[in-house]
Amino acid sequence: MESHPILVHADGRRARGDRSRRAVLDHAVHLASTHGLDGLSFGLLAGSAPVNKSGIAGLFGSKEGLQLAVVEQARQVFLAAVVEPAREAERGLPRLWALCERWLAYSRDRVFAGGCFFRAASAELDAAGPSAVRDVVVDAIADWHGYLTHQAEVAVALGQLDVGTDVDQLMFELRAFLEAADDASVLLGDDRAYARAETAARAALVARGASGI
Amino acid sequence: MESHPILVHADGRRARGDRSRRAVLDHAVHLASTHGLDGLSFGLLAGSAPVNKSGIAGLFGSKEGLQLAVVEQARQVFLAAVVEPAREAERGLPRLWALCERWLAYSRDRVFAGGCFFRAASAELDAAGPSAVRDVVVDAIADWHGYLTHQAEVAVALGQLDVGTDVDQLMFELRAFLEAADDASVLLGDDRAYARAETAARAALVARGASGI
DNA sequence: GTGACAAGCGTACGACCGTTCGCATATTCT
DNA sequence: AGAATATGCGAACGGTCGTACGCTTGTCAC
Repeated sequence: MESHPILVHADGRRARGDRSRRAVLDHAVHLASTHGLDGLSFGLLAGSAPVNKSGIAGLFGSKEGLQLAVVEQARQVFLAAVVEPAREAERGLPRLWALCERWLAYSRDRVFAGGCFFRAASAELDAAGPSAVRDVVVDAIADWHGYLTHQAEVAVALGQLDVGTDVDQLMFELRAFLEAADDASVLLGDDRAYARAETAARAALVARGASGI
Repeated sequence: MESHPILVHADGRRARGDRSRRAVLDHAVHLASTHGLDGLSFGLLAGSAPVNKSGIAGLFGSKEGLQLAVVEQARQVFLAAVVEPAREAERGLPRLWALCERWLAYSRDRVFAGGCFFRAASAELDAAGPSAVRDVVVDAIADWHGYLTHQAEVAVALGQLDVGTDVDQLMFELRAFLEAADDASVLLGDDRAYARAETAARAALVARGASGI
């Protein structure tokens, strides 16, 4: 349908604004993954963007608006890099395992320049006071945890994991391995951690009766 | 005899400087664990300190000097809270287990207001460029890892863990559990994570032949 | 007693921050 | 055509930052 000129007119004013928004966000997401969400600044962003400092400020309204947009963009990137590809695997254990492998690849391949975006963001916001930015980050993490847990519960229901498996305990362990690998790689440059995480995650699943992974 | 002070002059000029240094550092360490090492500022510190902004700047020379002093202070606090008490347990497996329990208590009791100081510091410095502050943080973490690994190797040598145990893999898993508990508690307020971490750590050790923990 | 010295205060500087205007320009809608 | 609207620029604002300098005050060595 051509009834939405906002998206259709290639050189339209609003469309240009959307393109600028997207261009700035692409830079901002990587910058935030290395320098932190608070380390973002209009001036810094304007250095490697097709628009001016005040232009960026106008596009996002305020710094908080920029941060919220960055988090939302990061969530989309994460979904596209981890969750969406894993949907090719069947529900339950195969998809759970695919999610783990995809997550490790997402960290190892530096989909975000500074490792997992949400690890950096949460470490920055964890002890800070309440804020809208913190809320949206926590929501994104809760969504991810929820999806992972759901696949584990399906795996139990399908008999791919032992009945009576403590799913929350399993999830704690799996997430611990993934995040520890990200940590070791980003901070210490130790890429062997990815193999260790995969080994540990496989063992944690096998100990609950998993097979074929 | 007042005219012949024994250790330090109670109102001496140098002693007063040392006391100010220590008072500022106490505040700074907690502030850094919540607002990050880069979030420290002379002005903010001067707000809750017995000295002026420029007074603090003079005491530490520069912001980098302040950060280095804060990291060193944090290392001392960590040693006193985790490593030193664990030396009461015997070398090998008992001490390794004591280190894990002490670390969890160190996080749960908020020895630093924002959870583990070095977790916050490393997340902040991980993707940043090389710096003296980063080096000293990495060194402190490497020391901790080394001590933990050493106790595990002793445990293997004493037959408390299976011969042929992959110590590096075991260390990766134990550290992952500890740090994941810190994360969950600080960011999500989920204190059940400490019990999960203890359960997981015990299982990881038992799987390598440990007993009596 | 006298001079070297350190602690800490006050002030000031330049840099960067987030935010807010006014303005020119180009589009979309009526 | 004309009004309304949006982009993006340029300049300026108040504020905070790190740092530097001069100063007073008290301590210490000689």
